[in-house]
Amino acid sequence: MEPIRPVVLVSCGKRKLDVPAAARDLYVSERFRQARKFAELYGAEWFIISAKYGLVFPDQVLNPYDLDLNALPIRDKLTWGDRILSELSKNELLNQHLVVLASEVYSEILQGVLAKAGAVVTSPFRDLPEDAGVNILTRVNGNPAQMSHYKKFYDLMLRLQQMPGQMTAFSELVGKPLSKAGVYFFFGPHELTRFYDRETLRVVRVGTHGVSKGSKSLLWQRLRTHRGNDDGTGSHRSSVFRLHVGDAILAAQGREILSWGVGGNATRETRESERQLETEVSQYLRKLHVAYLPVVDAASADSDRSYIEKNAISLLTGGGAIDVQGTQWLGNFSPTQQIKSSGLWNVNYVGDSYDPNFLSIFEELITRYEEGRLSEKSLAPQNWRLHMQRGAIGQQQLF
DNA sequence: GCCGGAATAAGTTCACGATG
DNA sequence: CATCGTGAACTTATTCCGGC
Repeated sequence: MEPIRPVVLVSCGKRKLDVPAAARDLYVSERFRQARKFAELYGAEWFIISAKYGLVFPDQVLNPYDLDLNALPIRDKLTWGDRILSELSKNELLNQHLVVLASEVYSEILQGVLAKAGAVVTSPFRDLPEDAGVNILTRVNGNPAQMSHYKKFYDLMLRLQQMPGQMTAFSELVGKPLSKAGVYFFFGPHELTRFYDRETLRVVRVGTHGVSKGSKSLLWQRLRTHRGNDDGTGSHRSSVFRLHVGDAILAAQGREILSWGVGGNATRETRESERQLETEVSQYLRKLHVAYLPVVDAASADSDRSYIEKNAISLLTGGGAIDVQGTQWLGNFSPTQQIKSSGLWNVNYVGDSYDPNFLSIFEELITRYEEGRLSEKSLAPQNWRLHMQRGAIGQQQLF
């Protein structure tokens, strides 16, 4: 099923042709051209929002002009917002999903009036440096296939999240209702998808367990090591997730703990000196929300758990990765390059290529979960591990 | 340059003792 | 007995590095 296409609103640009032209051609900045390409690729229809002419159809011929919304007094900006609103309303666009590709001033004013009108708005560039937008668009425009896989992935994720016991705060998660084995997904805090149809929490970590032959480890055991102890402490030496979060907290605050992450074990005194940070790590983690996909095939390196984990990470981070973390995201401070550039608290499989067919297996596993018929038979292609490419693409850095 | 073993990195698994 | 806390082993892939 093809996701519903949004209506895209692109803000005008300063640089223009010096002759009258169709609005789609009048603006010549790279930002505008990439936004136009995005709108034509992914939008149902699109419009230009001009400081001077308001809502403009792409083929409407305009004379060159020089008017920047930024330069106007606040009263005029608000008037402009109301004008766009009434024009959107006149064209019956307010009940559509609107994607706003605009610089800060434009999108702030629009957000304000549109929210009041109850419209569904996505602003992919919210909470990003001003110049990041064009890079993101270039990347996303270069990969229409990945965009559709990304949307499919989050469609399925929403289905998974509907199931009872899903998306609880990590602090509230208890062992009982969990399946014995599966793939887990962490979300938040305050991290949202940028290009999905709805305002959906963004995946920030994918992990699993039971990926070596004969393993008897349980999903809950694995999650518990990440969550830490009941007294608020924990052990980052047993949980790479905790290790990374701790590293980022240290870096963000310019602190240093020389023993952090060093060695597979530590003396009582060392652990005591790390206690404060472990507590902070737990506080951070407990605010995250968790979804898990039950996958109960036999433990092995090429189990379906590993297949789903690898391909989910690679889809979200490889090549023309679609999503981008906000500037407030703690992982931006991570000393680990893969985390900083991918927006995921993951290192393995980051930036690799993925097998789009994994989405149908992901879907089948969700269907089985919904229908209460988990199977111990693996669904992933035989020898998928042998065929997978590693490190093929690598995500470009945006900021 | 390139082969192969050692070291390292990333992540998971597990054994064992305490606790309740 | 189930859960919790801890320390360490294990698995897999990658990087390093000396010898040819």
